[in-house]
Amino acid sequence: MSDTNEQQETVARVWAAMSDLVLRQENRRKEVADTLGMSFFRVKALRRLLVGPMTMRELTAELSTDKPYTTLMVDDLEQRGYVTRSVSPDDRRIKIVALTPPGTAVAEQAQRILARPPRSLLALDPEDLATLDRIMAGLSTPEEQAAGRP
Amino acid sequence: MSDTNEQQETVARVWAAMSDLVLRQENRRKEVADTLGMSFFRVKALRRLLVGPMTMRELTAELSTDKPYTTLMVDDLEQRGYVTRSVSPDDRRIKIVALTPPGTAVAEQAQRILARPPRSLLALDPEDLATLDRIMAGLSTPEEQAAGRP
DNA sequence: TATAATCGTTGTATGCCTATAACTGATCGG
DNA sequence: CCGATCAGTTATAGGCATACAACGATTATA
Repeated sequence: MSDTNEQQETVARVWAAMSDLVLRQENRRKEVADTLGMSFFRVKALRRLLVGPMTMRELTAELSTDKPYTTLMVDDLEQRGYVTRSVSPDDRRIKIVALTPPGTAVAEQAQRILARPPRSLLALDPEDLATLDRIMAGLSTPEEQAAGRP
Repeated sequence: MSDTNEQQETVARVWAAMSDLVLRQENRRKEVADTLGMSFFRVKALRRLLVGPMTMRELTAELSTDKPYTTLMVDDLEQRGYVTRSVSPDDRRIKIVALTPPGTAVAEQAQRILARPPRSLLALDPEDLATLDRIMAGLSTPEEQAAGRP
């Protein structure tokens, strides 16, 4: 029982430290938005499109927004020349949104800025870094652990 | 050289995993805002006040917003009964914002929701967890590392 | 074929935050 | 004591995102 409590405290401490580290980098969002001259939300849309074209509906779900706003945003991104809208050959109700080459470039630039790790991580001891890498890898694919405790 | 590259790749991978884990929990913000019936920004203000009373100016800096909006926000929080505004005894220009008991309760409730770690962390092997705790502790107080590279 | 459901669009209203300028009252420096 | 400065407020305008209602075009269903 005391053991479990200590465990939970440790988890809480680790989680707080991790959240702090990530969220303290939140200025990155502003940097991205300022650099690219558009809201971070639009940048997010472009980044989601990096994995491939998407219907309006899918994009709406991906950004967890509503259909009308997706229309407005894609209008804007289209005017900027970052995406194209085309009618699906299978179903003429559906429109497919795809990145243009400039749109891809912009999305990748955003990714580069956001992927820039904080100084403290770069200064980490190589051995600790390797350990961290191993543990984090397990965390992002938690199939085994999750399977153990349903 | 190849070593350095590998290091950087590892850092990038770790950082990506960490960001993913934290940012995927971003619905927490909405949960907090919905639960407490106010914008996350206001909740943030209350949370900052948990460490102690603050002048309007300090609160403005803490939230990195502007003075007029701080006034509006504190107006709102005051109406809700979560904070009080009082004139500083030392300098009658200055106003001190402080949490009321209900405000403290709300702020603490927000902290509890935000501090809730993701499942994958809870399911982590105890030994790995201890290791993670040690490494993260070093990351959040990076005096030594930062001192090495000014 | 008639009806219902789906996809995207248009329109409107609202909330939250940013940004700027101008003002009041209080304090400080000469 | 007078001008400069500072803290907080008021006022205004605008951008971005959310939410809801309603519509045309297209497809699926009965």
